Amino acid sequence: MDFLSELRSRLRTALISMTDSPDSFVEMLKPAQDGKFGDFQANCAMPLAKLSKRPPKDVAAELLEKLDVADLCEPPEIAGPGFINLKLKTARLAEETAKLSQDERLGITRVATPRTYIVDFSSPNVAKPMHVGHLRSTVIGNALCRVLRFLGHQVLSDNHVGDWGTQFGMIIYGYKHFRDDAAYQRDAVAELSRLYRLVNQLADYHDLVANLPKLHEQLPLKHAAIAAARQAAAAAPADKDAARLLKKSEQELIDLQAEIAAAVKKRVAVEERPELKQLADAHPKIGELARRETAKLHAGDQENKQLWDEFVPQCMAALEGMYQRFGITFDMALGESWYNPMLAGIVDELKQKQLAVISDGATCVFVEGNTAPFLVQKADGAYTYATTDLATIRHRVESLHADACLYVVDSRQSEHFQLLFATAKKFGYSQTEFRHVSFGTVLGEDRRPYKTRSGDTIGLESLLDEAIQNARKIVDANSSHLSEAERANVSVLVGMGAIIYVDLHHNRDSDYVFSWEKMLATSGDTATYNQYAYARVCGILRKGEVDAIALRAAGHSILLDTPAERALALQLNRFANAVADVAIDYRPNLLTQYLFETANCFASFYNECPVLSAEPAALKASRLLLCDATARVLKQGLSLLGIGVADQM
RNA sequence: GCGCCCGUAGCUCAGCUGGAUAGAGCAACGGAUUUCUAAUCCGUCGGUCGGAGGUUCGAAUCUUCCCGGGCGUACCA
Repeated sequence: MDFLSELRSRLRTALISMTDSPDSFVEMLKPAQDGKFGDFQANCAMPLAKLSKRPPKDVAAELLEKLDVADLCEPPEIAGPGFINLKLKTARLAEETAKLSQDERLGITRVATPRTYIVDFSSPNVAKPMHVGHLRSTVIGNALCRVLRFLGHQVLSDNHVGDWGTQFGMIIYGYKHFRDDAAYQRDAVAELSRLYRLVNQLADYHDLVANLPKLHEQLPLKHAAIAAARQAAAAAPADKDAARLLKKSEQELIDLQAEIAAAVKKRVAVEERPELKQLADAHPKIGELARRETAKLHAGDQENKQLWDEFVPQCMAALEGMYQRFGITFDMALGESWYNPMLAGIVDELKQKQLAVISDGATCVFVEGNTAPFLVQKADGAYTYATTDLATIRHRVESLHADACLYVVDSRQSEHFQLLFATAKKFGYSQTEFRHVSFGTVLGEDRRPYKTRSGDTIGLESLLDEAIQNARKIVDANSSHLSEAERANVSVLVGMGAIIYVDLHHNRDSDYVFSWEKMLATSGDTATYNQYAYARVCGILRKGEVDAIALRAAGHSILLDTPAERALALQLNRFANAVADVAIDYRPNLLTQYLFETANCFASFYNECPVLSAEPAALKASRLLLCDATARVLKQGLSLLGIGVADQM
């Protein structure tokens, strides 16, 4: 039973005669933060007392008179300034745990009013190989889909792939000029990706060669600015603005020098390789020409469209392989290209409704409170992702009847989504919940964000491979009792689990530092710890030759005489609440936290409470039931995160 | 310049619709195995919650300012 929800509901009833708005007070009933305060604590007497200007303890006492929890709890206690401490009756907890152990859904009821969710996640550029930066969206989006679905909502996952952008011009240009046919035959996607990088590098090269002199010209200006600022600061030592200006000028110089250094490095990278330099010299206008290929594609050029038709399915198939490794299937993958036919109509309509205006030749929607425009059509007539995203919203609302659209996208795009949602609202889509489920950046060990185009990002494929290889070493060291095939299987589960779990266990808002050490750790708060706990439960059931179905059906009682058993039982009953919490603000880390605590409760139980040798038979049966329920909670919970388990490891 | 986000233990992070002595993991140190997997458990050490003021009975949480960092900011997506 979800005791927290039940107690809150009882509290609400008690509060009705004491306040008009019980909601916020009901929320103040929480799991106790310390075991000595009982199992739950209600903190609402103090703020209520403030409103009525009465002593908090009097309010708490009045609340207790009205609070009917006698069937659930020991007599509540008032402590400190007016905290109400609740402790469940162990007999009732045992009863509810027995019920839980027989419930197929482990106490998680389906929501009364299911909504239709569109979850937009992963969304890579099909022309480029996926890298670490794609991990979070993929993993968080998948977890949210699974959780929402399990709660009974209708969920449509959508991979909004980038299949229509400027990168295709680069690939087409590269294909026309630089392709290696043999390589293309062997592995088309790898060759396309090489071509993309090559064209990008050459275009960059010409840009920076053109730009470097300008950067150098700025150097003396920056020096002069610093000198001036230094003088001003010296003249007025107390002037904070002057000091700040000096600091800023110095920083600008450092930034400029870094920019120059980076540019020089890139230039050298091309010039020190004669074959690259030769290509660069032979294609001086490569950037512009690549853009022109994109424009031709968009304009319906036959040759380019044909190439695009040839490339995209191969790219999608390659992505598919990646998603299989994560166990992800999308309900749809409607990329940018799919919305292309609707873009002109969107812009027309925006103009008709007088939402969009022409500014500097571009068609823009201006949203109050934002200086940046929402740019739906460029001066050259091309549409932007703003336009595509509006078309996407139209489809999701009008054809898919979405109640909520979640965008699992990097927090750096928050401004875009703010504008998008505001524009959608103006457009008339005001009944739908739009939510940017944003997440922080994956940082390098130097605490600098990974730069997409710096060239040395870690490919996702190799990341997964390395995690699995590493897991294999650990499995080999620990699991001589497993067969070769079993070890291979466990290595995949452990390696993939490690990566997924590390990502999900962070609050999604935070940036986090990518480190191999953490990615591959198997102790502490990790997927492996949870998987291992699961395997240990399975070990007990296996060794005891327990038929789980029969065990559940037998109707044994649960006995909770030791602290470890009681704590585990209480924890198992919290499962429903933990899963529901994930859906409130789309935070999977709440579930990893819950699962770790559960596995931890089990490990303590495992240490202190023998199962198979327990006497009498009723105690053994009770402990077996606890084991079985724990295993199912762990397996189900991990599965909601996209992480698998093995019976033995 | 403007906007958004962040600063919590040596490290990586929870906690942030205000609530009792601020929690984990890692690292360090010390214990636990005749018993179901030690990929484990138990314990110890470790914090002016960036700084200062304000609101409050009560602030890591709300507010103002300051310091430090990240990101975004009109034709890339």
